[in-house]
Amino acid sequence: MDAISSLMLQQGWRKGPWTALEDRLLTEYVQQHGEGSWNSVAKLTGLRRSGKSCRLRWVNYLRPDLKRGKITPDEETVILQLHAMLGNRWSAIARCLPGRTDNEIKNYWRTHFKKARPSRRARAQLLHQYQLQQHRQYLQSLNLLQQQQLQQQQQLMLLQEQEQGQQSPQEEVPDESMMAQVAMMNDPQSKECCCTAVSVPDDCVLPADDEAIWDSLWRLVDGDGSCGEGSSGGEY
DNA sequence: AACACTGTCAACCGCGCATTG
DNA sequence: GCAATGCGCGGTTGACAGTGT
Repeated sequence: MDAISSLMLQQGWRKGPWTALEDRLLTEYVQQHGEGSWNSVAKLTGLRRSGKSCRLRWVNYLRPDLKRGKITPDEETVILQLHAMLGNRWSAIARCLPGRTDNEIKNYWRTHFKKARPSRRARAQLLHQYQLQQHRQYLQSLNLLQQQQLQQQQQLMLLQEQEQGQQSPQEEVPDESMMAQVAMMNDPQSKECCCTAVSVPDDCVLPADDEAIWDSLWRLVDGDGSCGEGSSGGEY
């Protein structure tokens, strides 16, 4: 217990849950004097609570404009977006959500998004799942690309047949986006990026200093909603 | 039924900034 | 310029309810 706390107890400051009577006294005080001057609440009302405690109680519980009840999906979206932009600046986030308090948003975030980081083994398995998913997506896009190329070849052959006998058959102009796709697929580095994942065994273990990598990955995996902590990196 | 575990939320704590004398 | 004071903020704790075993 620190010096201030022991002094408070010596002076008879109350701590812990607020009673209905205390709430009424505080509410009446704010109605008469407005918010602020929290340290004079005790003198003027007889409440044996510190100014800090009074302010907290008013801001987080007694304020008439507070919105009670569950956070709505819309509010959750706003919280996620703002947290991605602002980080743990709960008061700033709360200002964008009328009727919600920083404490409420902070609690909500911790409860719903900041899940405990899984064990190293679990993390390695999640990583493997993610990499497999990436590989699947790569194979799908490769398959699609091959189909598209086949169709183009068929169309080209058809055109050539039709134009047979004419002086100069038109030269095919490849689609730019397809060229880009082909370039990407043919790029050894990009292939490497997707394919190396396959060889990761189920029980693989991450290296000891993977924190930064994991934080980035965690955000990516978070995208499918299956797991994750949102975008608050480096807090563990 | 009893116990352990987990989620939720009100409240407290410590720190830093702004204001005041 | 500086110390004292008030206030706001983010992090943490602890009580309680709900759920699982």
